[in-house]
Amino acid sequence: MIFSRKTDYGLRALMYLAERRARGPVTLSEIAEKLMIPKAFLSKILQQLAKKGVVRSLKGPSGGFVLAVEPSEVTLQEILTEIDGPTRVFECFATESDCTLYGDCLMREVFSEVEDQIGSVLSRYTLADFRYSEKQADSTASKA
Amino acid sequence: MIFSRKTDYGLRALMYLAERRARGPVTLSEIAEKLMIPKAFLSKILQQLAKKGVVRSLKGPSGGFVLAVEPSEVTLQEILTEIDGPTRVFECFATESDCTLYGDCLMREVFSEVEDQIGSVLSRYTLADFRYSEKQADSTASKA
DNA sequence: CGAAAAGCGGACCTCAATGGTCCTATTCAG
DNA sequence: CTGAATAGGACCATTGAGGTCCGCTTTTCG
Repeated sequence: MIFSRKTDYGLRALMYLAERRARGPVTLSEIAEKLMIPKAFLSKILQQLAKKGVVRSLKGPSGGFVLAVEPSEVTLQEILTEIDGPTRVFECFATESDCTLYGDCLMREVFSEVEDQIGSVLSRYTLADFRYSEKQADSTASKA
Repeated sequence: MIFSRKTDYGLRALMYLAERRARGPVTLSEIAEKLMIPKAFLSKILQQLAKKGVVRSLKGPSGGFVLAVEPSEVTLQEILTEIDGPTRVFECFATESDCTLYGDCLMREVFSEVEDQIGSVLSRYTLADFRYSEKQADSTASKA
């Protein structure tokens, strides 16, 4: 699996924040509840994203999290990298710089090609392409 | 990490077998030793590949493993799939068939696009593209 | 036939990463 | 000051990868 549950959570949280960016900070509790993500865990993820500057966090009463970037300006590629680190496709298990087993090892070439392809797909999408919308019949969220 | 050490081992073993296909079965011990792979572990991998028909195994004295396919006819894609199972990029952590959180979830689309791209790169290479060749000065392998 | 040389395959072990919890500190509005 | 909020460090549990062990079966050869 390339992308972890953490990534899923983080991405969903960002979608949620993107949707209500205009309305000031959203509390951790609200996000966690709405998206059914363990609160303490989500907290870690958002802290991480805050350090990277993707969200901004406000302490104190009426605090919470706000998206710090334009949804259309942050790509999936960037988000995923910020949450999970760079997508490593293959770790050469021989010695990194010079493997003794193969004369000329095509592996690295192939796998970097794979990485490029992944990157190019993920770079074509931005957060703006993924809109959070509730499906439930009740309108707890009361869309604008 | 998409591809495991197991994949690496398996691929290397296949390269090795491809190189000496003409010379009858190669024992597990020889492969393990030459490629510096834990013997018991390699055994599992080759057993698995034998079940899939990629190699053939012969029991008894003068037994061993032989490549059962034409190197140029088996793609990296096939090999990797046979060793590690299909490359799953993303597991949707909402309910599989219909996720309640997103109105229309682009995720699946994006990630299947990613999977397709990976597959298309890996399908362009066959085992024949990856030749095993010893780098050591001694010529134990004595190329044909 | 029987011993030795091979692979077969199930049970088991170990370790690190993932996913997750908890508690205390800090910050800030009212 | 107090309560509502995030920050962040320590900690815990489960899982899967990587790997080992050992007894069993098959096969060759003397």
